[in-house]
Amino acid sequence: MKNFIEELQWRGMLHDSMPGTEEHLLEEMRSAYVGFDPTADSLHIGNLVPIMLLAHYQRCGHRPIALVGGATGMIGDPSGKSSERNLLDETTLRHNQECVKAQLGHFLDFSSDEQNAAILVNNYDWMKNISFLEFIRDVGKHITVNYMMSKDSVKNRISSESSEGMSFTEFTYQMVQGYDFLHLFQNMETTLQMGGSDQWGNITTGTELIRRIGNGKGYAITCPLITKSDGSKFGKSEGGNVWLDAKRTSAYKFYQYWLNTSDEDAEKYIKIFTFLDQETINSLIEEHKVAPHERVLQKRLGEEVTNLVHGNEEYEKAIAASNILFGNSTSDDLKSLDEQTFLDVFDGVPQATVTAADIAEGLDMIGALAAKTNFLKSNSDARRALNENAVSVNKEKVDENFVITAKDLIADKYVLLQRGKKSYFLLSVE
RNA sequence: GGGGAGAUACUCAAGCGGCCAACGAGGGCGGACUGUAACUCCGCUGACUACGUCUUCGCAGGUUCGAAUCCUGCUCUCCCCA
Repeated sequence: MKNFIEELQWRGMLHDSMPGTEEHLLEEMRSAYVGFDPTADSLHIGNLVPIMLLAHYQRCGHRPIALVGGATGMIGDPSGKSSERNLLDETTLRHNQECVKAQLGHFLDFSSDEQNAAILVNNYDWMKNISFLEFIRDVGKHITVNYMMSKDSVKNRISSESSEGMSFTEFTYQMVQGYDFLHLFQNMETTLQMGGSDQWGNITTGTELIRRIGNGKGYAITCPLITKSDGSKFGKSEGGNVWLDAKRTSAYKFYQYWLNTSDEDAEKYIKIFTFLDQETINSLIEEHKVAPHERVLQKRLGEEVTNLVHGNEEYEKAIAASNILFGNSTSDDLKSLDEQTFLDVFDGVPQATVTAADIAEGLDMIGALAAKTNFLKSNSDARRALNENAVSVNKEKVDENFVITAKDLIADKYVLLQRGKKSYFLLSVE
């Protein structure tokens, strides 16, 4: 049995644990669970930390259980929230659960014959049949309101004067989540719950229930909330959340997110989000310090995580796309791409169409940037960009007098426009 | 209820009869540099049929050759006294 706690410690993934947890885990194979909120039909990289907790857990020889919060998702966790949550209906939740399940399969081994194969459960399955009366009689009786009120998640909501208060529903959340732990303890020998450090309060309600009702002992491990060194929120890019689903965040953008992490964060993240061992990571860090501009850390981090989430084929494509967009690729390189690759690379770039006649006549730059396409918000904006020497056609800088004609078409129907280095626009001809 | 201050572009904030599409700062965007970074430097940042024209300074009227600037009314915000 590999020492899970030690593993978490050097990776910087241990925030807090209940006394005795380490010994408990070293004795024999144990089952632990982490809950996931099915609030969307995809997980995002913020969920990656608890996922990695489970994945490392399984690699240490223990049995990970992923709990999809169908029931708890209907209530809404008040932790860290300043206002009442919106509730989702059952159909949406069911759909989301299916999607989340598929994504977790990339990280956890659900199908092996080993004793520690991962298991997926949905708390809706056991919560749905419990009546309100049963619950308050059999479970509620054992926990005092005083105890519940002492939790930070509750205190913060009822004490802050600006808030609208807290509904009974949300107040009950910790009981429902705590009951999950009790249920898993009694039915699946689950003795450990893990989660982000904001979940500590909810988890201890669970261990309390296990002590009082289950006559047993439950353990808890929390991991730190992931931060970014510049203070912005982890897992957000300009486009919003960075999702694990390629339909929401393309593999290319996903890779780019990791590649763009700061040096300081990359050191932290590579420990958390990859399975690389300590020795490998240390030598990578050393290598990075010698030549920071090579960004070996960021590249390796991006490689590992993208491979894990999207697979090797998608990773290779992301690299290819990155080279075209940021490497020294020329107009000729662009024109040599076949249509499918070209579209893959520029997936998600704003597009507009112009007619073949426009091209035949020769399309002026104002028309291409604004008048006919609305890529930029006004003709003035387009003129400004041209004056700033910011506009490129097929990666070559052009001025206001440039006219797009048939010779500029890629794959006979596309023209790649750029304003500055980072904003691309794709013009296609019909 | 009484008294006072104010509302200006994405934000903060000057301007107080013509020289105002409106100082300055922040932000945003672009250029040089660079590691697809940080720092630094430079430029741009109302629109258009663009060396000119048009619409903007809480809203609606008015005075004037001419108003963001003066007058009247309205709406909203803040402060002080009761």
